[in-house]
Amino acid sequence: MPEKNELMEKVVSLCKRRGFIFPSSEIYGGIGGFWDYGPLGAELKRNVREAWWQDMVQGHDDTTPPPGMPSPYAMVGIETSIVMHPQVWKASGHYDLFQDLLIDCRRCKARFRADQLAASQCPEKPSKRPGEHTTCDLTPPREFNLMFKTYVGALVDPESEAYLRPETAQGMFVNFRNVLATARVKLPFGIAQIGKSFRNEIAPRYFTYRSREFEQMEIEFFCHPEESRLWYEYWRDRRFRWYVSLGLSEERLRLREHSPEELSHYSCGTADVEYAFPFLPEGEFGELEGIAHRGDFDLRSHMEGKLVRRGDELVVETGPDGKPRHPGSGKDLSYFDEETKGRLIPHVIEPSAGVDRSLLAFICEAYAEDAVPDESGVPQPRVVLKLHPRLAPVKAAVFPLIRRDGMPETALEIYRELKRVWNVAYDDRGSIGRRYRRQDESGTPFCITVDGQTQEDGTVTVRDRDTTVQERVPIVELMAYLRERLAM
RNA sequence: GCGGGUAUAGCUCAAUGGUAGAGCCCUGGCCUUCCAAGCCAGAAACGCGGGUUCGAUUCCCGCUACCCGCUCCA
Repeated sequence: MPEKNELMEKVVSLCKRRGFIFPSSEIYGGIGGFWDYGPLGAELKRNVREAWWQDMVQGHDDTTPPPGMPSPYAMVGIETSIVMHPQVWKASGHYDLFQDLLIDCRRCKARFRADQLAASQCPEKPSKRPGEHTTCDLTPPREFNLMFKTYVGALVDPESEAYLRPETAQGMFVNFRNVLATARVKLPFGIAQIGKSFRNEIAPRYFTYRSREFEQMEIEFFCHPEESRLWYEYWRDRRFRWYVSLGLSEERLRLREHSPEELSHYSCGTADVEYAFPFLPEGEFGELEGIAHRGDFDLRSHMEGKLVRRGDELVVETGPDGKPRHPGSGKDLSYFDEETKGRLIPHVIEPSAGVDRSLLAFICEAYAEDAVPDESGVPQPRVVLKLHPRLAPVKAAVFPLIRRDGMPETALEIYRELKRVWNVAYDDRGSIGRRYRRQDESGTPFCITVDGQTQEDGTVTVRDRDTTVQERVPIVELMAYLRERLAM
């Protein structure tokens, strides 16, 4: 296998060459932090999303919990708008955190909030404030706005300002009552969503890893406060195993609990699922998903208004007039518990995963270089994407060994039959060896070849991507053969 | 956002102050009975904008993108 740095270059090159990922707007020079998915990338990405939706939502059995699940629960999916009422982001706390005026020191590289400059220290001379030490070289206050701003309606004025969502999560919180009222769910239950989010990252970096437009797969799981710790641990462990089940090796994966200092002001427990991406220094990991215990922070925020921590409590932040600085909806988002006949504000466990980051990890993990013996038995190098069959963009390719003697006709019949169920490819160009290699680079798990024997006994060869081993399979059994091995 | 580097074909690279070559890939044809075969033909590039110059892909400046450090990451 190639060395780490080299590996990433090869992965990026393969992504471009085979049509997985392109720079956005490339013919105009590209635009930083945005990427396009090509024909194979779009299929791969759909498969990542669908694997998640299948495993977390559609395939969830709310009547019989498997071992390890604290209790049965319901799971429903929603899809909410990217542009939401601006008050959502004020109550959630995003607005204030994103609107900072910041001052940088060109010398010591420190960064200060403009409104807190008087309370800050110069890192090189802690007895003085930034700018007071002789070597300080401060920039003017500059506005950092990490949320994309837009205008609703054609009229451009401050009244019509809105934002592209920086996370999908708020869509679930603001629809908590709607789901409760319509989906016949009771605690505990989860709301799931997959969708695009946008953050004006200061430094997009590492290929698609830190993009300004990205896609999230998020669950907001609502439960009784006294059960929330149990559910937090359940989701943390389950989400880790999900990545393993789709092929990420446990050696490159890590489940990391945040230290108390690292926790957000509202969180009483957060763990990240992290992957040792090849572009990171040895020993460092990058986040794929965060599983956060958010307590009742979100529902309370949307009831009462933006919350801040005071001691051990979260209280509504007030303005100079004593009223909430950023009021909530004022709607009652509490839950009526039929058993205790009392109302409570559910706690929330939030497994929040990145589609693009997972996809990148799956590709990095799958990239392999090995050797396959040629017709003389001499090992020849090959590049192969050993993607999990559920993720592979193309599930199988069908070839006629040669372009005559009825082989193309038979191969096309098989191709059309399989095409009704899976994304399959047909290829009759070039030597058979080259066609196998092409599919290897695309990550296609199986290649089906019609040869001279097919006419005699109705069998074809099926070649396994990872082992290159072939076996003869009757055409009539192909569908069942693939169904079993594609695990779908 | 700061500092450094890079930018030539889809990919990997080369050459050049007088408008660019190769390998792989790709397309068409011939040939081909299982792991990158061969032959013929073909398509395809100097990131963008200025400046210097008779002439710039080449030298200079700016921009953009990517890479490497730092910073940031609700």
